[in-house]
Amino acid sequence: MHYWLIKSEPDVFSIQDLARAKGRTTGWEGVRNYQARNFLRAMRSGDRALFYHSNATPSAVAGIVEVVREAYPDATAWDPKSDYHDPKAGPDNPIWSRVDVRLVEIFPRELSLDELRGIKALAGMELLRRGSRLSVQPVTAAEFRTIEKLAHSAPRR
DNA sequence: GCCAACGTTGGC
DNA sequence: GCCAACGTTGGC
Repeated sequence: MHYWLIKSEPDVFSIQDLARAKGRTTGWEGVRNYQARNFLRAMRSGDRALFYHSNATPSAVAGIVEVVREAYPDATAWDPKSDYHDPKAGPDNPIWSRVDVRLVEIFPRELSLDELRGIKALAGMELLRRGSRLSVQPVTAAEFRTIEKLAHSAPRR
């Protein structure tokens, strides 16, 4: 079992949108970065991912999802009407992949970037690196557990 | 293969 | 809205 973090702008697709989706499941489409795509392809069914709200107020980890379908072609890439259209992609040359994820839980409280930066055990997280833009990234089991525990405990003061 | 120009991400 | 950081493109 591996752990991941996936980013979404809540204005585009939030964890609340996922809670309302059919089967609380969605195709994680629109990833257009090779490194992020390769991480998508490395995901296995049952893997868990932190759901991160980027470009939010505040940006924060909002909950947990589970991979329920491993990588398959992202058909939005060859849909000219899609925001994620890539003219180089086609059914015979998909280029981009998506996975399906199902909501596991929305945290009782969000963990803002600011709060996460204050946690020693998370000092090495990719998310907290200056200039980090990767929209799909691996997370260690220890980091994942630290965040899960933090989300279920009272805020520090 | 180098690298400048350009586009995008995402915190603030 | 600003802008730093980063990825991609394309001329050479």
